[in-house]
Amino acid sequence: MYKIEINDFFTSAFSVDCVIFGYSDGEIKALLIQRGMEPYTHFWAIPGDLVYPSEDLPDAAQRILHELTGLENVEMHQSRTFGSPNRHPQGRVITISYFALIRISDFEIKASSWAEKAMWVSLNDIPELAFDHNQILSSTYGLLKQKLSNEPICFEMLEQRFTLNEFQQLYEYAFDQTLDKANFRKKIKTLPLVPSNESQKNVRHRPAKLFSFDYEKYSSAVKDDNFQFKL
Amino acid sequence: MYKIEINDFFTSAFSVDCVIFGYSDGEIKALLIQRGMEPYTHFWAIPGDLVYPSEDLPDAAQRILHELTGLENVEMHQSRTFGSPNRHPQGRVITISYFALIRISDFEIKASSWAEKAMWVSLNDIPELAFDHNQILSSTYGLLKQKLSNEPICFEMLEQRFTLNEFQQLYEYAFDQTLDKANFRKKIKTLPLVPSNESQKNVRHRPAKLFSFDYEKYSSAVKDDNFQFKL
DNA sequence: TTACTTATTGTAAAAAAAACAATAATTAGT
DNA sequence: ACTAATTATTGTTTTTTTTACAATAAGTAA
Repeated sequence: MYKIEINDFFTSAFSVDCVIFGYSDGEIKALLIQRGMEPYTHFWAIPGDLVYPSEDLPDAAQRILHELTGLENVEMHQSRTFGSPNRHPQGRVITISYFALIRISDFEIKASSWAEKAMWVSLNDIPELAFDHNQILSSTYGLLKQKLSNEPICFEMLEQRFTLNEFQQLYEYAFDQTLDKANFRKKIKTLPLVPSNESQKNVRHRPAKLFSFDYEKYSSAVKDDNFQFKL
Repeated sequence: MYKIEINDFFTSAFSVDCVIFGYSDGEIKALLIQRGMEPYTHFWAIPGDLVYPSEDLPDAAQRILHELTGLENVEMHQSRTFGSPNRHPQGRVITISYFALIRISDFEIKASSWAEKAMWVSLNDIPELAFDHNQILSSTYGLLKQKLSNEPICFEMLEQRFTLNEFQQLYEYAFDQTLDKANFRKKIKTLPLVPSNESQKNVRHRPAKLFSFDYEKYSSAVKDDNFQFKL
């Protein structure tokens, strides 16, 4: 009978996978890369890589996302951890998935390091991905939808200034239902949306006013007035 | 300049920590063990240990919980992952926390392996714990509270048959607010609670009827009727 | 049988959500 | 400058849900 020693445990690795969501053309999209490296060469995948042995997880997520896609200063939140013993062909690798929402137009993505390409892909068009990344993506999208109801994170993916219809359409897309425009507007009356003096351009009808979300006012409403976001 | 090799990554370990919640005497409690082993000898801690290199995470959670506390067949759900580089003095150890709710009276706890003691501790009386376990516990309690609102998990910690007041008191405890008894009862009218023909015993007032939660009816209501638990 | 305590049900007021309708504003084209 | 078209925006009524509070019924112990 073989007795396991303490050092036998220290033979594993872990990775982070960064699920980056964005919104454009009425669709929620995820940022994917094409792998230029074994295993799963040329497969599309969520940007992710191994974590250095002395690196903190959020730092690793930042670094890896930057190396593969050029994205910098993206604040990510932890999603779930996937640790099936055979999920990685090269050894025991547990992966911690992180996610973030960004404004697609605010960033320029640029595949680098071992990423051959980097691309926004609509959640409707996700191909077969490397490893268990399809599972990671759909699980994280579930988490995103849950957060959309309880936190004002949609404004991280909407343009900095947006029309109320764009705001509404994002929710209609995520929850796959149409909402009454008048009632939606009543519901969001309590949110700290500040109107700008600009409007939509290049539309052949009455242009909608552009709004932006006041994060400061939101934070103090949460703290002072116990305000709770709910949609 | 040192170039990192693939094998340099495979030098880490991971553990699972099992946060077990229970409810008795009107309080939510967590199952803790006293460590009989380096590091943090004699500190109280969440039951947890290193995962074997080829073991799946949920299996590891089951095994470790059983080894340390004697608890068997407890279905656990993933909570968060904690991976600060220096959280473990003996090397890089990431821990994935799992949690479960159980009926305290259904199980006999029995410290074994390197656990010196095992004990239910009210969340109000948690001492300083080993590692970052205080953080793990409070973060997981946050997750529990969130789930209490959206899933019928409270019945996993209530007695198999319970009074409606006990049910209500659990929520009052968790959310630290008193609820109107009449309105609470109206709210839960839609839940598949089945009355038993027994009542409370040994009370010197009108005894309350005992109910139990019908999981089957709940599942089919979710599937067929799109029912959603909400409290 | 009585006193006591709690379970249980009911009703009315208030608030929130849903449904629907009407008006105002702007642009593009004639 | 006018018209047609389209959408933004606001308003009103109805329905549903939530909240607050009150009344009654039921069981235990003495």
